[in-house]
Amino acid sequence: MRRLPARGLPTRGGPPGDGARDGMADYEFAAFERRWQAHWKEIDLFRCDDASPRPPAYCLMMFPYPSGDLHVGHGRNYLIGDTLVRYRKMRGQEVLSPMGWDAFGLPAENAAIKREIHPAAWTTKNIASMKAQFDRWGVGYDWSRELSTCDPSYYKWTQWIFCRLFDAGLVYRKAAPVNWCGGVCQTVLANEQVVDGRCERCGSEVARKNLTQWFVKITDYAQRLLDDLERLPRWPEQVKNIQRARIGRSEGAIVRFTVAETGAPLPCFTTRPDTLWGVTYFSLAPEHPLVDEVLAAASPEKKAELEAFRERVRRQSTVEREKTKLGCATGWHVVNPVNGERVPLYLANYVLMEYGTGAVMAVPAHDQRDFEFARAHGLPVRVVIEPPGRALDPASMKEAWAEAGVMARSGPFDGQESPGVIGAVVDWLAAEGKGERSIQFKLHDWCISRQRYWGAPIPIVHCPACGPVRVPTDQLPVVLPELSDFRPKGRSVLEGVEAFMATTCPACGAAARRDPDTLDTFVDSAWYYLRYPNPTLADRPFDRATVDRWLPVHQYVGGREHAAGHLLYSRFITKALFDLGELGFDEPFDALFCQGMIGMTSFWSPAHGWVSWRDKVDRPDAPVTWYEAEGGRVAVAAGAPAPARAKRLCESTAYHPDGTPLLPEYFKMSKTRLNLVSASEMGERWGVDVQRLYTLAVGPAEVDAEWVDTGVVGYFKFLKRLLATVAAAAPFVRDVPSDAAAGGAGAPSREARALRRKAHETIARVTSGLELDREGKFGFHTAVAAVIELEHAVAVPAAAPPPADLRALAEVLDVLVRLVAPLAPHLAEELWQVHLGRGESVFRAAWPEVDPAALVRDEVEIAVQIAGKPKAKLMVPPDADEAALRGLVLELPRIAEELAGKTVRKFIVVKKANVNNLVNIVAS
RNA sequence: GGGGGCGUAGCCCAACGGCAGAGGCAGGGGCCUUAAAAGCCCUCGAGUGCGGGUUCGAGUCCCGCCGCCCCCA
Repeated sequence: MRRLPARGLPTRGGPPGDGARDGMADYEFAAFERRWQAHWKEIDLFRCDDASPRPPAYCLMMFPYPSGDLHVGHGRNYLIGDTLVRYRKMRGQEVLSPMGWDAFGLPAENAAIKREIHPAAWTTKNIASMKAQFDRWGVGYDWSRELSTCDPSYYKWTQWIFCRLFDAGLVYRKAAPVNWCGGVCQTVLANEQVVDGRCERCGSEVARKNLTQWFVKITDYAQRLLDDLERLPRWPEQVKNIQRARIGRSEGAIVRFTVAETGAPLPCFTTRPDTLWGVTYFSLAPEHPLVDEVLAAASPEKKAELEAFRERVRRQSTVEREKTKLGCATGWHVVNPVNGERVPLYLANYVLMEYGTGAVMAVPAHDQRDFEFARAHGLPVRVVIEPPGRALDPASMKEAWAEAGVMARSGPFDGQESPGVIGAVVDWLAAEGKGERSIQFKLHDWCISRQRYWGAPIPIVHCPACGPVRVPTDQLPVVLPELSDFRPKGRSVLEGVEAFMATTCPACGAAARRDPDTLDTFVDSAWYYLRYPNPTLADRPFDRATVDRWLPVHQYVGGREHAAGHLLYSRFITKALFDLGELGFDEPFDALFCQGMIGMTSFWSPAHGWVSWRDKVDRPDAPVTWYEAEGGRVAVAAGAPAPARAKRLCESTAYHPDGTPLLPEYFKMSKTRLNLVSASEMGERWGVDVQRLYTLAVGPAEVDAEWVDTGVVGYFKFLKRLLATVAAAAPFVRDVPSDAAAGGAGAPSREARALRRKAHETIARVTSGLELDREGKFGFHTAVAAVIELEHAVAVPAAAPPPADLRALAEVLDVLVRLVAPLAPHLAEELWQVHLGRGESVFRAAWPEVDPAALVRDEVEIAVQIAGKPKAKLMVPPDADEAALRGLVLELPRIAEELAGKTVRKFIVVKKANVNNLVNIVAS
């Protein structure tokens, strides 16, 4: 194959000498990237026409929280989305590609408190800078549909949705605990703001405080949310599993235990009623209300012990609670209804009040956690499920037997097969009045009250006479009042705004108070995709006919971290609105793709802390080995002895400019670790097409990837070469019809046919990379490799080739540029319009189609194996039959030699796409 | 505690159960020296973490280990 000669390229109409420089066409990305971005804006390329007869394609990328600066890690979401948008346009679809802002939320309020900027001003500023960043990335949106959740014209309809749910009986109030920082913050904290039981900001101890809050009955939809996952084949299995786990359906029975000391009922949920006869103790969550009764009756010593235990558990995080197995005997007992036995009652840290009834029957023989707890506390183990073919000895058992077996010591059920018998046990419990069938979900109702300022006010008025009354639709939105001091002073921020709080009851007209809370921002984002198709509608949140035409979203792209939150709430809201007759579909997103995160190596040393990758220097001549030793992390020269009792971490050649070795560690990009690569520094240095290409090529899009700062250079070289190749070849083909059909006239050379075949193979590869495959994956990285490969195959002719070859070249260049277009749109547009001289945007050109005739080969190379080991290669006709192959293969000297004296037992011919690919011979 | 993923060349990664190599980085050689550190061409390079199994054939499927990573409460 050739390579472009460095100079002296022939160009049309000019002397080889001076024209050469024109032919080389410098890769001046800074100039043409801006130029094409302006052009796309000018021709309104991404404007979506509702009236278009083209088939609709709704491509949606999760809208961001406007936090300010974007780094290349954020880029993955938007660049993948934009690639798909441009591809679908070229496929002839009318693409809806909107963008907006999830603009309510804590960071804006925190900025307001810290820097005395109004949250709205802070948000507006960030939106402007992020929008500019999107423009610089060249990602295309229909900005006429832009929305912002903090805009009253949007949150009016968020409040409307609250009202619809309220009217439908899906909203209710109850007291629920919140994390309360009683220190300087004087406010409610989100779970993620609580670190080790302390306020992340001021370090004060966090208390639990009960507040009356609004809840949405998502649990009414638990079963449907679970069942309908089956109807989402184009969702990642992993995300569906996360949702299944979050919904947490379990089938079993509620069993009516009683407290021995008082006779009070103590119902308990279990999924294993077949093990009821093996219960040897009983556990309660330390928060269980019964514990107060126990305390009241306890001796002073016991009381002190129990209170100390409660306090200890209270300080534990949920993670710690589930990992450690702490318990404390209460001295009380519980009566097992199936056999009347009294078993001791314990408090156990791993029993959580939020799940089931906060009370757990314990069967050490058949539950591993109960087993470990029983061994630790010297409690009896009683086997009631015998494993097949052997007997368990409670005294010597090393672990619980949780598998199938035969019931024993279980009264009426002795000899029955478990788990098949569980249904019968439940029926028996019900008939005996000792329990009943029950299905429990881990999913809780959705608490939507937030005691914060920067959110949509909850449209409720509290009237002394009428109680909570929802605000009539014609009085929406309830506008968030202006405020100058955002510091929390006890409860909800809005409670201090008298002009906001004082109102009249919509029902009776009496003086009343507004609800001081704002809506969880997940409510804002649970319906935004319904607004984009009709963003300016003034009298309704959306028009049913319009959304029914555009939704479900054809392709949703976003991060996996939203699997359990946003995606579940959105599915719920869609179903609720469907039930209320507002929508004609009950799942919002037909296909979902979750891109992996981008991380980067961070550098650290004991002396400097985190050091930016920009400041590190590499010294391959002086490698060090890092150890985790008792005194901390240390580096020693490679080969030198390791410190005592140290764990080897890694080897490294990274140094601080002052000569200190640096420890490399991979993390997702974050400010504190100084491992960010800002999108703008990337764009300025390499151009955004390079960033786009690298982001797409860095690895499978659904897998986390590492950003290697030296890795981009290869894609820069490729784009530069592509420009040079197309610019040099274009003059030959400018006026040549690129019509594939015309390629039949005349006889293209062997090389031209091979090139054409390569081009059509590449069409197939790139196309399949830009479509979701059976496993729900895209192949952007292999698509990039394929176009690089095609560029390698294009030889720039030294002189005008014969017409048939010229037509082939014209077609291949045309195909190459179209295939590159969704991946590196700016350069592709430059090549298409300037170098190939096309009059209109490449994104208004059609995606190339594979010509099956171009793929045909005269002969193919097959591999010849003996017993699966490759032995020889052979050129054969692509469709040769087995008899013909057998003749050819067995004549090969190498094969004849190997098979000498042996009998061929099997002759296996493997075809790939109906073309001979390999033969495997088994002989003995 | 539960769930998920990944181990292929010095590195990032390809490979419908069918010849381990598409692409990029780095290394080596050469060209160019009005692209020296973002130029061009060529090239070297692993038998797929370990141990079993299924198969005519296993990087791929199954079982058991080892190592790394992520997510959830």
